[in-house]
Amino acid sequence: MNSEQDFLSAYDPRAYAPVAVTVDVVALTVRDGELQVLLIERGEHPFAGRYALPGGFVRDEPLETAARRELAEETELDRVHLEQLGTFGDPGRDPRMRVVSVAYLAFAPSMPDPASGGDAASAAWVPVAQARELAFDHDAILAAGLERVRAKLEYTPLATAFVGPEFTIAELRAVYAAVWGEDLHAGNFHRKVLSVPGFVESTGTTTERGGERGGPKPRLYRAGDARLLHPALLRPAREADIR
Amino acid sequence: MNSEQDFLSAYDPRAYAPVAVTVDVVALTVRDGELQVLLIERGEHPFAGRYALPGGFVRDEPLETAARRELAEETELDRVHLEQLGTFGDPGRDPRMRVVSVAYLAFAPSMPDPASGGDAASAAWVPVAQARELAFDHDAILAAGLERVRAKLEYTPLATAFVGPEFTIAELRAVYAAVWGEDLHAGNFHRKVLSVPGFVESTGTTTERGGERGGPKPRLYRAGDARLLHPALLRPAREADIR
DNA sequence: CAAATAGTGTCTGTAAGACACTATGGG
DNA sequence: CCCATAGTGTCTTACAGACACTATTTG
Repeated sequence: MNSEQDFLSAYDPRAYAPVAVTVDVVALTVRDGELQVLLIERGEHPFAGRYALPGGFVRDEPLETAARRELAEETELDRVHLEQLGTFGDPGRDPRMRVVSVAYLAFAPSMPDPASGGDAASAAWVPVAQARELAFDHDAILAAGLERVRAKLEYTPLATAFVGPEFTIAELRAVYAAVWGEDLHAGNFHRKVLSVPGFVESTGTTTERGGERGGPKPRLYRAGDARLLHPALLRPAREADIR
Repeated sequence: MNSEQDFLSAYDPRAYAPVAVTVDVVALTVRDGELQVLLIERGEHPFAGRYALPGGFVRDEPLETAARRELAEETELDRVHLEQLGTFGDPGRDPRMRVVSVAYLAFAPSMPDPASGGDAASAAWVPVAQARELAFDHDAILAAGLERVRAKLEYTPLATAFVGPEFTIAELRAVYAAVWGEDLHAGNFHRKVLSVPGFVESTGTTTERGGERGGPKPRLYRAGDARLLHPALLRPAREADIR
């Protein structure tokens, strides 16, 4: 077996330039009808006082484990859906040294505010519309996450990751409306969701009470076993997206 | 400004464990009606004699630049479509040390065989069906690339990256057939492609000759300005993919 | 001429969206 | 009683796929 030294020198000595590998997490939730992202206020330079995505160094562990660990450090989020988003490694994205960051995307049901104490003193859920001028290149990472989640709602049952284990069709519709930023026709949405095989399955029960402003008690559903929605729930095409 | 030392020690000393960052490239093309991938035969341990994806260390450059450089080292491929595929960094994926590899996906028109000489002595286009038991975790990386390209043909004009600057509808159909592994109905495909706004635009010309076994001279088209296909060219849903 | 392909016409089933309507329950 | 909401019915339009057919070119 070759030594590390042999390995590196056999290829390219410049590979010795130190590179740090980190994970950053774009954790999204829908609260108060808004899409929100989990941010940390930085206490130290660089970018002191600015908001940033939660993240940190990768240890001797798989990348996804590192992302899950960083997320757990800031919230009680557990068993959330987590997927790799992309890797950001431009030289200069961190002014101190070369840092290659693997970004992960997390989806969580509405949660209470992060415990304001301990490590996570400065963690907060922030509406994505207000999450601007983040530290490092986190604006770009967040933008990539938003693009991804908007697209995935179309052809996967991902929206169910934003609601509790039992939910109403209206709650599901609120997720779509918040993520896509546009209202959906209630009646057509209802029929569409129920017509896609495996998207949701009925629990046979209803909520205890109707809506706050009246109306019948809606039925409750669970996530079904579909991994892909077929046919998909396509949002209306915008000319600007296509060209 | 903090020193590098401060930066690292302020977070986690274990981050000092050396990590190498590499890029690997899944370069795909359609030749002889088959989807093929560019592979390198390894001369050294580990995995000596096995095929591997082309790749190498990231220098002081953006990640995509590194991928483009590695690709250029093995072929004359230039100006090809390149996109990030995913990052693979499980401990143990390289037996020598921790290596985090950012995988890129490249699409190229049919090309002559890689120059058999110089650095690229052992580079070859291999039909994806025969690309098995690759070095490291490259089977998984290739599988991710295939999944991605199959999906992207549906809703993007990516197929035009596999053909020359001018092409016939039949050539485009051959790309879909090779990537999806199933034949498409010629008549319906023809009408569908022409009906999607911005997918292809007519050159007003035809080929010099008809097909080898007869038939009219087909018209030639260029790639249009669409970034997304709307409506998409969906392949028939398979139950196994959905559940 | 025979065979294969390019390109078009037509029909059918499915799905999306617009609109309308009934029933239910909270304030 | 008023009103918002849950859920369903219906109609129109768009599109995918099956099938048929004509025109064109090569061997």
